[in-house]
Amino acid sequence: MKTTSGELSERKKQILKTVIEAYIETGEPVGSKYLMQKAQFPFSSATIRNEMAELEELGYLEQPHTSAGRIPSESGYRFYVDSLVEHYDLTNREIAELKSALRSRQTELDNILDSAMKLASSMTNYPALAVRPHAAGLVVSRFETVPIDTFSLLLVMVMPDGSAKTKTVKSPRPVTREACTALAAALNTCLSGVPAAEFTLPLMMDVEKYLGAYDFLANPAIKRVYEVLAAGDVGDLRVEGVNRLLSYPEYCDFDRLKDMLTMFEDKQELLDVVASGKVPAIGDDIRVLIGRENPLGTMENSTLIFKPVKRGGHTVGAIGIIGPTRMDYPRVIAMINELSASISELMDAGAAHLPALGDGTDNGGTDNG
Amino acid sequence: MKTTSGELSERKKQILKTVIEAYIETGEPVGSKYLMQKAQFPFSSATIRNEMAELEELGYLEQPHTSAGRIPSESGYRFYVDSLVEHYDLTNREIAELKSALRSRQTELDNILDSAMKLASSMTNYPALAVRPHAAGLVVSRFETVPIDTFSLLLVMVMPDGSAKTKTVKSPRPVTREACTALAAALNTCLSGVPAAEFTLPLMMDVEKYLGAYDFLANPAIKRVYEVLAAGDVGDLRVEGVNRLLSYPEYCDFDRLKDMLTMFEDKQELLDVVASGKVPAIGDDIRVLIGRENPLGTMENSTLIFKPVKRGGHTVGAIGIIGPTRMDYPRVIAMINELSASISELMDAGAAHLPALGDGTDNGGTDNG
DNA sequence: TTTAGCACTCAAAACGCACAAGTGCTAACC
DNA sequence: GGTTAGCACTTGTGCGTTTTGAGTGCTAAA
Repeated sequence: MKTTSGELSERKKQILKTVIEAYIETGEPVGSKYLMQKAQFPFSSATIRNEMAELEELGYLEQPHTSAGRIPSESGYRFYVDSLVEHYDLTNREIAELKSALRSRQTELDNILDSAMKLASSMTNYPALAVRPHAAGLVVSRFETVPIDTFSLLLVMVMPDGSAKTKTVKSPRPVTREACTALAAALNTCLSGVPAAEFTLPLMMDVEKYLGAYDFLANPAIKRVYEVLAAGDVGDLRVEGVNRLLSYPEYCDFDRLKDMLTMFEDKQELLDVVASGKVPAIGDDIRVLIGRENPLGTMENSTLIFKPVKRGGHTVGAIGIIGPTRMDYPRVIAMINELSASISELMDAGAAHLPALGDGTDNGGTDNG
Repeated sequence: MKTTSGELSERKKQILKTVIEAYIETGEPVGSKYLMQKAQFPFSSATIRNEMAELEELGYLEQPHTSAGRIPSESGYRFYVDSLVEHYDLTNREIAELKSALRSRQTELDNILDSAMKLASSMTNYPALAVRPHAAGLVVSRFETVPIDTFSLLLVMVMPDGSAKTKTVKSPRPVTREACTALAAALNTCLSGVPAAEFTLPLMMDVEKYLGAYDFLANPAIKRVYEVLAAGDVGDLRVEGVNRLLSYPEYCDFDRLKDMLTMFEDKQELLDVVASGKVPAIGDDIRVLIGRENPLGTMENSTLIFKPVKRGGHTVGAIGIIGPTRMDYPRVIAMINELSASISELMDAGAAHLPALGDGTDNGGTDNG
């Protein structure tokens, strides 16, 4: 934070920081006069002009056209985020608001992520996203069955993290309680701990053999299990607050807006970026992708900030913010940080810590596939 | 379809229809000359002008400004949709595409609706929406419990329609298999068939009493049940293809676009409109809301077309299309109709009818809350 | 090294103007 | 009566010109 990083004089840093923050605030190119007057620099505009010309040569600033002020380049933002940005402290009110909004009746990961996303969007006024990647190699640690009616039963799959997923299995023949029990036993014996990739024909036959007289259940049941495990590769991404983009002049251009909306529609691409794990983190596990640092071409002039959400040390999702490159970095970073932490805390600690919820109603399990 | 409805002469109807269809196609106000030349009307432009002036007086057409052609008014579209629109037959290729896209590995209502929505959006090039209303008065018809670990169990709630929802219940004390069984019995005795509104204190006490030594499970379990039933009021709505709005010049206005995006964000409002059941249907259960017929103010210049999706005679959701008032009504209506029918068919018939899926893997159950 | 001054550049706004499309109306026509 | 031709009128659109103003780079002086 305080290195002499890259031989930039203290004054240049000051000017760069001020230009960036002014531009973030106003969205207008900032000129030498502005810096002198509004930012109270104890130099003449000419001196500042000289400094800015040098900052431009270094690649930190650019000029939209000859007779305009300077705006930060992507490297400028990068330098700012890495070395110049100051820690932003959320106010107590903000933290309180945030926590109380999250706590209200939220018990499932899906719901928490969803509220967190909405909260993030409304508190920053940028679109927010919530990601639930499903790691490949998902396995079921235990199977249970529940009879539903003559021709169907509910297959309960308990995952290693204690969450559960369910699917209805329809049987071609009437299912008895014994059949149900047998199915559970068979699946537990043959398929627990087995990832989707290892579902081979011999395995199926094992299950059928194990089921004996109830082998007619094998095929439908296994297919359902496979669905759950294979669906894991897809993951889920939701976006909230796209309309907020329109508050920013940089998106008041139909091409750019279309690019953005299209990107939001194609969730898979975004998901890949967030879930790939290839983005280097700055402090606190926060990831910042500025402009074309983002592999998605459409992100020029936009920044994506996100942070993984952990549960018991294991990544279970992520929340993030998308906005113009001139985004309020300190605040957004602080917000995402706090949200992610609150979510983890909420899930790890369980409802026991939340007096309003009473005892023991916590749940980390997610029931939807 | 063939009445003299409202004393409109056959020629006026013809002109109105042609104006509307031309406007739908081009998006430009249509003038008398255009009708004479392109639409081959056997009258002079002056005659057509006279007719159009009268149609304007009747409220079916309007003029953006004095020296422009005519565009249809909302009543114009309404009249068109009610009396003038011709049945559109999807091509066999379209139907085939549609069915095959829906069938592929789709077994859950959520997934089917989702695919249908995406399909609808891409085939019509308008944004599409999928709705899953949850009727108030939801009840659980049967409870089952599955132990998960020492301090938690999975509560399975089988709904009257055969679907199931699950929640994890955390217990303050260790739960045995007997405790689980007792809980299921207690809930089945006291809470099956009881809607959320009737969850009163005496009822809770009944459950506790019934549970005897296991009464510590009552509170956490009941809360989870309540969550499921009460969440029912909210429902779920998803939108796909918003970016397609940008293909239409009527949305190339930031205010309008912002209105639209904002409306899409506030899903509750939209949900109310679609789920209220107050929209009168035209043939085939299709609902059409033109412009300000829609209670949401933001829908000026936009039309919402949707159709409930039924399962065994019972409405379980809806799919729809939103677009400019000048939308390709015949095609959209045909598409929504076919989609809705295909979904119902798929769900009612079950996977048995789908050779590709093999036997008995169908499920209408939905496992997410 | 800093500053004042000045000429220069360039985007955006303001203006004026011609053009084209389409109308309403009147008068003639069948 | 219904239909048509002709003409004056209205009005949005496109286009080139001008004006304005912010901001720069450079030079010369402090």
